[in-house]
Amino acid sequence: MAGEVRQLDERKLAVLRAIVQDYVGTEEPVGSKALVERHNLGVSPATVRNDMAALEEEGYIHQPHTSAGRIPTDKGYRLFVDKLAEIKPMSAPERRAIRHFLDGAVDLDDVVARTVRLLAQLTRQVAVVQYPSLSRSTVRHIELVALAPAKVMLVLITNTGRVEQRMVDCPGAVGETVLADLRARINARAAGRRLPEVPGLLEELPAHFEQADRPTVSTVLATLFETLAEQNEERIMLAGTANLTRFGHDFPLTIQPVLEALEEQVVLLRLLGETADAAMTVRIGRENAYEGLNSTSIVSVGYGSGDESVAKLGVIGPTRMDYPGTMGAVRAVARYVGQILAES
Amino acid sequence: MAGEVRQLDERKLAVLRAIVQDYVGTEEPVGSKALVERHNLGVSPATVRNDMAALEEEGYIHQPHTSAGRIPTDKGYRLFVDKLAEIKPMSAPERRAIRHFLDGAVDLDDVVARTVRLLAQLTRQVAVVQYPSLSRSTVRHIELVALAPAKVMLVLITNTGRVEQRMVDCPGAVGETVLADLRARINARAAGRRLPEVPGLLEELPAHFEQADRPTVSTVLATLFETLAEQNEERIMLAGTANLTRFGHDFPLTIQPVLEALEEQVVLLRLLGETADAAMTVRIGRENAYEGLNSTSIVSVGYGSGDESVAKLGVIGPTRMDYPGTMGAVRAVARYVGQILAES
DNA sequence: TTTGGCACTCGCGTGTTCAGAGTGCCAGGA
DNA sequence: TCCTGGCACTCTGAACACGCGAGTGCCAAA
Repeated sequence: MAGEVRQLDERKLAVLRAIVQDYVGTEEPVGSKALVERHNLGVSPATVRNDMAALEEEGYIHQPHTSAGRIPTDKGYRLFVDKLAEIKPMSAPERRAIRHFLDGAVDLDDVVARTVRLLAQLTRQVAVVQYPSLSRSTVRHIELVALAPAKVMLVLITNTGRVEQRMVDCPGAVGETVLADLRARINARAAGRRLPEVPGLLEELPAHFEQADRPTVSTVLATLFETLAEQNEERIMLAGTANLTRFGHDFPLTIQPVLEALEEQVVLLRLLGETADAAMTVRIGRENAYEGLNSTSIVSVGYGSGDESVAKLGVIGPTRMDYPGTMGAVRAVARYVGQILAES
Repeated sequence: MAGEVRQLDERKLAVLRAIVQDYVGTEEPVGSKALVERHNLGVSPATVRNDMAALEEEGYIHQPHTSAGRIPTDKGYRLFVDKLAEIKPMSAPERRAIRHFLDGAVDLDDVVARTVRLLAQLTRQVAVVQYPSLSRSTVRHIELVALAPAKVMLVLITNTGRVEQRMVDCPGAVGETVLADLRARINARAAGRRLPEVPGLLEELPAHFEQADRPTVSTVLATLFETLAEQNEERIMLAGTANLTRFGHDFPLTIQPVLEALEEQVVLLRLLGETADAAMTVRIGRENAYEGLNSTSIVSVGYGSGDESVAKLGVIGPTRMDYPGTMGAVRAVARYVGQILAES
């Protein structure tokens, strides 16, 4: 009557929290007696049992079989993450260690590689880091190099340090002066702009050239636009697969589909893509679209060189994971990577 | 007396061959009776038992426990690979499929990615492909781009399609004419040469420039030499980790160290490094230096764009693997990759 | 040298038992 | 109305016994 229907009272929530914490720690179904012993709930096991029955009724926990303890369901973890847990901040020494480890990086590849390893180590789970995406980056410089009379190399450098190169086969020989002119015009217009904006800014470029050179100019521009648009080519780096061995008891069954999913960059990219940009996203068990990852949870967040995110990173582990700790680590690492990128 | 001591007669070898084949197929210790049933050895089980006893005496096979069948030892597999097995050539349709699959590649990354996936699929094991190493490649082109008054980007393109770029912070502003001159001189001397030769060819370059420009020239050259020498930065691509789940029964114990090893690029690079250049190398179980891979075998071979190898590729699987088939696949894939690289 | 026969060993699957953990329910008490 | 102690019940997992069958080693005969 008063308040919401199906409202769980304080103590029941405390019981759920305790169950999650214990189960994550021990990996074993937790019973009423053990619960009151470890957490001082101030009530007797019998009372806890009643609460547990209610929680089970609501679908937050369940028993693997009669006369076993309870384990949280996906829905239980969800409630835990949303209402019962606080992100656990990293300790000062941990933060220093992160900082120090990432500071040693020399180029973008190295930043990503270090980040992913660090994250895997901190969380003792599988870490995933997406390379800064092209579409959010801005152009630092575009270079054209004549390699052969009718062959031009196109190099695109972004503010995130990413470098893309493409070969362009031109319809005819390309004069050095034309190339220099084209290079200058492109950079004058494109430098500092977001990648997706660039095609619009360069559209009218061919008109500035002699009739004879226009085919070449158009070909080069076409390749450039292609490169700019090529979001598919987004790369991902993985680490910590060995941590999968700590997954569970029913081993090969659980781990195989996970390993398969991890090999499919497409799957991983889609997973990360579902992350909200700024806020941390937690997808628990079956909330996850991909079937093979039904018994895993994914904690992910965007990171960026400035205020806004240019890519995502995250951690994949068993649903039974230490959410507060994992979320803390993910958040901290994302922040520091952002700083590093902004500095470089 | 006649012939070598410890010489095994023909039939014993046939028995060993049969044991290896059966065990690889069934994953179960193979007994004398099953053996004569499946292979028509033309002798009775009792005879086979005698031979088995002899083989065990010599250390080629062993029993997990009394009253179980025999399984080959590392030494047994070694003999099998060296004397008893022939590399199984790929069938014509398989060869066509390989060809077709690799032909679709658009750049070096793509070639390597396709190769590694293909190899994993063909052998149903973990595949490893090393990127063409810099030291064996030749220079196709070296480009210098002024990004800022005192900031130059250096791009190195090799004949294997690999592209390396570095930023160079120069001691002072760099004139465009100086840069063009330097670019021309570098390419005139270095194009087509092996990477390790290049430093020798460019040593006297600073002498051709004005006194004022020499620090800049030297700085650029220093970075170039560094890039040329940076063999450490050799990269590797992996695929097929999910195939590890078919490893064995004592699962987590075996798989964990393997996953750990696979995460260490250094370990993998060293493993591949031990491969003889041209010939196919097979390292079986404990022959392997790295402890975590003691229960795995590695089949590897060099591949190259011309006659000589520029990098290695291979397959990692349980010692109990189909050696003839695996070796056939590895050889075929290496050949076709070589062709693709030569064409591009 | 091969072969059939035979006794022996040992792992594995099955069945049974038993203790312990955990539950649900009920009746009494605050 | 809610909490609590008590009690009967359920079920798992470990321990143990047992028998089957696969496989072996050895020996004597061909």
